[in-house]
Amino acid sequence: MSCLCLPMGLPLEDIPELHDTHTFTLLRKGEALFRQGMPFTGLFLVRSGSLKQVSTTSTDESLVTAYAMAGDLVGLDAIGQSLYPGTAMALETTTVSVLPQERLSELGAQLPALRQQLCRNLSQEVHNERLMLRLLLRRTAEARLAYFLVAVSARFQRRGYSASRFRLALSRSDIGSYLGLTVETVSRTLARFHKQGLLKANGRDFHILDLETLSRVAGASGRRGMGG
Amino acid sequence: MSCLCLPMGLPLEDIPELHDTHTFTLLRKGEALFRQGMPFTGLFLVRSGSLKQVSTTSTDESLVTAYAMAGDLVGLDAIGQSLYPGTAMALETTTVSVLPQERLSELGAQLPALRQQLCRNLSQEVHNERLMLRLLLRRTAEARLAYFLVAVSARFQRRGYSASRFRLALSRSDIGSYLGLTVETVSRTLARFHKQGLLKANGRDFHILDLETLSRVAGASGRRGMGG
DNA sequence: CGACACGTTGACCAAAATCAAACACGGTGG
DNA sequence: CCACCGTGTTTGATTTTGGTCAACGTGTCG
Repeated sequence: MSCLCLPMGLPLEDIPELHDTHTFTLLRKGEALFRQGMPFTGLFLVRSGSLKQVSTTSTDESLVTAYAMAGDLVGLDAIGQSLYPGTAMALETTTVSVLPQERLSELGAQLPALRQQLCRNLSQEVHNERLMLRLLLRRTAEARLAYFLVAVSARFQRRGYSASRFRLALSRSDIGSYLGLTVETVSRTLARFHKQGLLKANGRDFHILDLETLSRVAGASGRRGMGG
Repeated sequence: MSCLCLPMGLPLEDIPELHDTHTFTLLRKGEALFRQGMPFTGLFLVRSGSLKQVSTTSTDESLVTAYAMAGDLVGLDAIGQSLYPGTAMALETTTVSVLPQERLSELGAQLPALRQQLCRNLSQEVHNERLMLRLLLRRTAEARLAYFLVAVSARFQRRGYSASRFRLALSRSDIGSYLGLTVETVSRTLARFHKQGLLKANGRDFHILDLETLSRVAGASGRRGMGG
């Protein structure tokens, strides 16, 4: 269920570049790491802060398609077309390390394990996205938001932060865009969760009070499921 | 917009196995090519007929997560966990060629181009699924179904069949499951399209009359979009 | 023929989008 | 310091969509 995040588990610790603090790039809030349509130049590892990836469709809709926090890899979905499929924008002051394309090829040649692992991560990602989004497709707003919060909480935990208290740099409308809901619905649903004692949310600071129940809400289908 | 299909463009024509008609496997309607949870043994190329992939979630919901027709590759999403993440079931009499895992590794070692292409396809797929499903998430039932039909039509065309007349082996409830809609909504929406002169659908035979308008309906957001 | 899966249609209702308005907050400039 | 603005957030009233329940066709297979 590690769904809302970019893949992990790559043996990145073996790559010296990523630890060279000289190659860090600093982004201020609102600055773009890359823009939609730019040719693929490499992957990025988020060191601190967070980014959102926004894709604009042919019909001029902007969708938040990914949220990357410290430890996440950004740019994997650019490999396919050799173009970045969205714009990665810093949600706060953010640092990233760069893993240029040519270096990636070199490493791939040297370390078959890396190559293989990258492929696995991609395959895994295909499956996760398919299943999760198809699940969201038939979930109520309540379940979608609960699911999202539980996933984010788990992600913070895996990174060594508190699972119950965290700052989520996404705005309400970013969350709405990510989950396919309007701002108003996000706001109202959070208020409902608050009233039920499941969490406290003022602004972008979240405090999960009842992860147990929240997980249950996330799992509740609320809509008819079928196929078979 | 080549979204609802498994990736293509792999240099599969270079692989003799796939042309050896002796290795074809025949499946009758309802038979499974592989079942969810089985260890990954290889990929399959659909030769004739069609399959649906059904994934059962932890909460016992069955979701149709993919639809594969002649020419599509099946099993790509199994590489990640080395397990098939769903059950692939024949929707009609279907033949597939097998590309076993060990052979895949051999070929990958021999042909770097194949490896690279596979990786690209996977990356592409990640992006497609993300974008399409997030798009569907904020679409009305009408737009979802229109989008689906347009995509299927394009797929038939690319395979050399008519874009306007085709037989879609999925049942109404399969379509509903795939798009996150109930059977009733699928049925009603098709009826509305019929009344508007956009298509004729009796049973599983479809005749697209106005692809132009249908595409427009598919693109119409119908819901508020945001993020930026 | 009946059993059964699939498909369609109608009446009703709940969920969430829409429209609208007000509120909180941070920054800017007087 | 405060007035002012813009952005983001919340809340309320209303409407639309589509899910739910239920009944009824249609076709196929034994």
